[in-house]
Amino acid sequence: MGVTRTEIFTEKQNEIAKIAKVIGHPARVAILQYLIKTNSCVCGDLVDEIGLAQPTISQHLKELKNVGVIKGTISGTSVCYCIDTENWNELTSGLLELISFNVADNNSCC
Amino acid sequence: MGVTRTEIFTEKQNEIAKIAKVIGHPARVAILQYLIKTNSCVCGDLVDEIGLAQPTISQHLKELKNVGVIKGTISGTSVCYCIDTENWNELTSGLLELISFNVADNNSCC
DNA sequence: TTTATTTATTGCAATATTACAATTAAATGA
DNA sequence: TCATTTAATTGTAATATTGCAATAAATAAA
Repeated sequence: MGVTRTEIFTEKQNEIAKIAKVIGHPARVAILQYLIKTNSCVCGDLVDEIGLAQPTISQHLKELKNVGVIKGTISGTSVCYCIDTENWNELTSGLLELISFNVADNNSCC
Repeated sequence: MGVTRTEIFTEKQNEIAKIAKVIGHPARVAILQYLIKTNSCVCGDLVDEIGLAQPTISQHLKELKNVGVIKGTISGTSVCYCIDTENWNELTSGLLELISFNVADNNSCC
């Protein structure tokens, strides 16, 4: 008990939940926004940009990387992170479909 | 420690995270999909539809209601739930904007 | 080699989430 | 009124998440 019962849901439902979950923390939203805004790779300045300790940022980056939404390449002593544009569309498509449904088509009867 | 430091993020970042977080569980994805699919109000059959116990479903419904994404009206001994179409667009706009950014505009340098 | 620099990992404490049994609450029908 | 139905609440156990100090690892520069 206490653990999400993924086995009773469809693969698609689990995938949507997975991407939504990783976006479901303001630090990770901030990281994604920053990576998109700078439109290029960012190394350690995420720690300065966001006001969290370096290990905490590192942990959030790891989660984003595990889902596949960002990637990082080592460049000297620093690591260069950026949006994984190859995966982005496929990862977000299910969530996009869910939230962009046309509310006008819905007769909310209550 | 252990608690999300919402105060260091912008209101928008917290809002995006909040809606993403509530979608970040397959049971709540399933509930939303079912409410959208049936295109009308749903009462207690969510417990049958999804394979979780009644208190668990009730708890997930409460979280969705707290965020404002669904609403419920009492109808006899049962409760009629549906998507809150008035709130939907505003609640999801930030998340929609974030995930629908054009990857072609991004020069992922790593 | 030694010293910075930068990031990852480990370990831990505090808190949050998930799930369900048991119970309560509220409304309907007999 | 009393039983039935349906959903919410309470309490609890298991697990996950968040955050950071301390440390380790890896590379670059002196």
